[in-house]
Amino acid sequence: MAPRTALAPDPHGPGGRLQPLDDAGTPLGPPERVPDLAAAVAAREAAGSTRPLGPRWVWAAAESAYAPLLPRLPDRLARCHDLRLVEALLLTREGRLGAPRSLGAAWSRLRGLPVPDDLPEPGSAESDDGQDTLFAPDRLQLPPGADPLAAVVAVHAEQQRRLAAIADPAARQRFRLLVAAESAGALVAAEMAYDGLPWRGDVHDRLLTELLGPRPTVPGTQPRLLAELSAELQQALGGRPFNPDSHTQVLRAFAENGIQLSSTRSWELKRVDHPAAALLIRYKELSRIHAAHGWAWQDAWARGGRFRPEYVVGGVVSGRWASRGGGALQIPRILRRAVVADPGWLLVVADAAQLEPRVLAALSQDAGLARTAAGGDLYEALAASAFQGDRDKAKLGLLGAMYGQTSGDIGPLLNTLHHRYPAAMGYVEAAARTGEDGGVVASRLGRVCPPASAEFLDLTEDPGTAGEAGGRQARARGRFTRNFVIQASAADWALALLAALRRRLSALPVADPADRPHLVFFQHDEVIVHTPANLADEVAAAVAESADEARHLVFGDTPVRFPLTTAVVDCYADAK
DNA sequence: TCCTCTTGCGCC
DNA sequence: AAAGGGCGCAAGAGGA
Repeated sequence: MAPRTALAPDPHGPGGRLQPLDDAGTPLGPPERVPDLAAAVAAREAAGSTRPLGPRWVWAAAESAYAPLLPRLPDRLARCHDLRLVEALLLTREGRLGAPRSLGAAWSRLRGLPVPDDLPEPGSAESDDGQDTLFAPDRLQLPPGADPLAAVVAVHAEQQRRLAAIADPAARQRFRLLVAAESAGALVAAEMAYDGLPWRGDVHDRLLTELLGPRPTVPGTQPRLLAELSAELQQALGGRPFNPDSHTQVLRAFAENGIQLSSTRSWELKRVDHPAAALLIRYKELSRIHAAHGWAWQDAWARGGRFRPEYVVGGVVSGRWASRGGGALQIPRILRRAVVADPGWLLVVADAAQLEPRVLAALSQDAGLARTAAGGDLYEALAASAFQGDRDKAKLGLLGAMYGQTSGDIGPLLNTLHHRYPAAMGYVEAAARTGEDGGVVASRLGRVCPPASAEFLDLTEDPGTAGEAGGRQARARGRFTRNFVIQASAADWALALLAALRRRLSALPVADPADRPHLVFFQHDEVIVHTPANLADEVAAAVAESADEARHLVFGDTPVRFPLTTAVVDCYADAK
């Protein structure tokens, strides 16, 4: 069987075309038209059961090629090569961040034709009724008359050529791993959007009613408790009406009571000795829940027992995912109460403990820091070895070093770290210097950070006129690159974990694919698997094995461990 | 009225 | 003295 198969759905209808490829992307046979693409794909995936896996499916983008197939496939596909995501990785590596990465754009570049811009992403407002927009073939941006399958084949071959051209064999191997992991992410994202996160609307509603009062029957009016709090707040500030949602009006109201605030941020309000401050803090907390995750949010995103956000793989330059609509990666902790497994099912919630400092230890190969990262609580170990047991100081210092913090009383902590962990501190300092000088840095697997902006380079080339602003900008870029190497390498690891876990879950023996444990949530360093209760222990083991596999894949032979905190629960809120 | 920017806060 | 990285979202402010 061919190791790869190019796939292009017909613009309309259930059919499509397939073409077998070798690993370099050379066709092994003619294109084949199939009347039922899902059935044909499923048959070829199953035929691969004599081998470890089916073919690696090559397609323009999972959104257009995989998402529409999901409802019609008996089971999930094992592997893919997502041309749009890989194009983005390659372009950034080639110093062309932001260049259009659609199939049409890549194909046009290849042909020396004018390159079309990528279409703007569909707005969140339309995305619940916008299936036609979302899956429309013209999102591929192919010129009229171009053959989509031929374009997939040609762009894939070109990408494989660019991958093979990476000179250093180790770097090439790591980047290929990144390509595979990013593509696996595309599979996971499409599947999670399809399956949704279990969400109990009734629990959510009860929670909102407790916090805010009953759902207003007249749309646009404030819930009772929020309105009362607002009135109380105005009373506390002299009784003159103002809008507590208006930062300007709030500042004025406080000023009229002799309290000068530079902002209405909650940390500033906490220091204000006036009854109105506490009221405002409470009002803002509740008002935020109402506005961001209230009934309107539930109507838009969490109907029918599932929260269905849209995940954007590689949406952050560091390789972290972003989300579009519904704020999938910002679910407030208090709402985790509404995430409840289906009857007979459980949630396996696992998050990587202190991922970023461990990544720093592995990246820098700092022997001392690696020792502190070889066991359970890294900050505890760090505190014991360098901070007289003060865990808070250890944590503050290490985070400050990774973020480039200079303010506060952090100086002595940084000095201690420099003295005790010179390799680790040297690593982040070197990344910061590279950024300040206008250079680029890369993650462990080779995801490259964006180049410095043109204005920045102008400033650095002429330090005489750069002055204060230039120095400020250079330091900001230094903090960015300092953090990038860690955040992006952590994202490498998390993506490898996701790919490994997905493969392990699909290998679990189940009678019916509908009973297969599946990923329902992924947030930077945390995963949730929804699983039949009887498989929960196996899933928990699979997560742990995947974490270790990710460590090996990304960092090779390192003493650093990446332990997971895993909980098997009925409700997300009960995890840790 | 529409659009962009700012503010503030949720998550990692 | 101070300037801790990355996001998405909603509401208000203010200009076109």
